[in-house]
Amino acid sequence: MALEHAILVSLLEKPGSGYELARRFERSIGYFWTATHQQIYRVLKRMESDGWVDVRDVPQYGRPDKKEYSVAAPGRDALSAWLYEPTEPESVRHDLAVKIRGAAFDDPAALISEVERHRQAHTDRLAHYLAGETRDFGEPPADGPLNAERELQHLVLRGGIAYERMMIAWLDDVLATLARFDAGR
Amino acid sequence: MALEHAILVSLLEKPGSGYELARRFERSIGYFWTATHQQIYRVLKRMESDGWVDVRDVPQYGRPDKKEYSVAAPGRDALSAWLYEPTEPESVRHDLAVKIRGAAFDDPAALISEVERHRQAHTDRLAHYLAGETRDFGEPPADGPLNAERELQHLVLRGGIAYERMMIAWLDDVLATLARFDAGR
DNA sequence: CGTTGCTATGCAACGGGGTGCATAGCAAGA
DNA sequence: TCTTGCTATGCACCCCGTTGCATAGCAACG
Repeated sequence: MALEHAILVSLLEKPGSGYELARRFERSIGYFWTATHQQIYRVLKRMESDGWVDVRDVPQYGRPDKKEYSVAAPGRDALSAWLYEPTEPESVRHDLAVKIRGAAFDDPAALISEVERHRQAHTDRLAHYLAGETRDFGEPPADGPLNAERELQHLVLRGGIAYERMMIAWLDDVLATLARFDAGR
Repeated sequence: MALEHAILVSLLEKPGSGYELARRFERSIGYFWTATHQQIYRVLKRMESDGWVDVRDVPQYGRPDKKEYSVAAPGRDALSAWLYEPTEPESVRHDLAVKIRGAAFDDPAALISEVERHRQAHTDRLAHYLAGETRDFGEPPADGPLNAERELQHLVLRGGIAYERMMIAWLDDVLATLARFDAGR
């Protein structure tokens, strides 16, 4: 389980409330690690009782007060320990692949619209990533040597971009193949 | 949830026992949908009581008897219905990405060996896929028009190959970036 | 003859993730 | 004023996935 570690990283990048974390998990961090707000609140509570994070009540005007979390020393240590501990490569779950193999026993061409939906979602995400890349990493930082946080965030983003490009290319292959079945009948 | 659908597809490709399914989920289907044998037995039992699959006791000599499952008409219908029903693009879970962003708050260069482990795992899988592609799809089938099952299995395998190639390229990017931090100190 | 190892099936229990629902403050517009 | 909508936190429940354990047949090896 790495949700707690993903939260630690996010809080190190910037302290915030459970609600703010939940919104970060809809963007940024959420591109490679998803979580709902209930999960986050639950885990935050556990992390707090374990001493991994500190809490601070922040009164707000014009909106409800919030609890701002930040990483405590034991949390930093826990993250450190996890960072260099071997993790198994993720297990994949691609329902589209299941559907494609299943389509052999039905009408393959009928899958086309579903595949096109997925292709659209991936082109949207790619556009979103590329816009973010231009915005956040467009010009060199010029703040001296190496800014680790910035460099590594860019590195992860490049991974997302590569992933989306690969998916779009494969989905084009899928569409071309399905079209041959459509024509073949 | 699509485990039941993955099982249906696998049983349509070839009827078999829970044990055989579990081994298929360690290869082939398992490349894009994982499951343990306990999950499979549990779901098979539910699918049987729902009438999705038929069971046949197969006595065996030299080894324990087995129950061979095959897809029944309601199972086929359920698969059909699911195939063309919109599915959300999968939510991603890349702990490596979390680790990389987290490394900004620790020693980035210490991640190198972990990344190399992952790179090795991906090159292994790629080699495995490529060997399977040559073995199973090396020469054209020559059995007339379009063999949907074969074509679509190859299509999915090409997706796996593209994924591994992309990952390896990105991991090279990761290693190059981490090396710059190593040299920078 | 005992151990190891593979085939084959299954139970029990735990924990994480997801869905639905509830509450509450406050702003803005109908 | 009432409703809608956003911020903010939380509970209860269920299902799924994972781990550990158990059983049992049979083969092969030492």
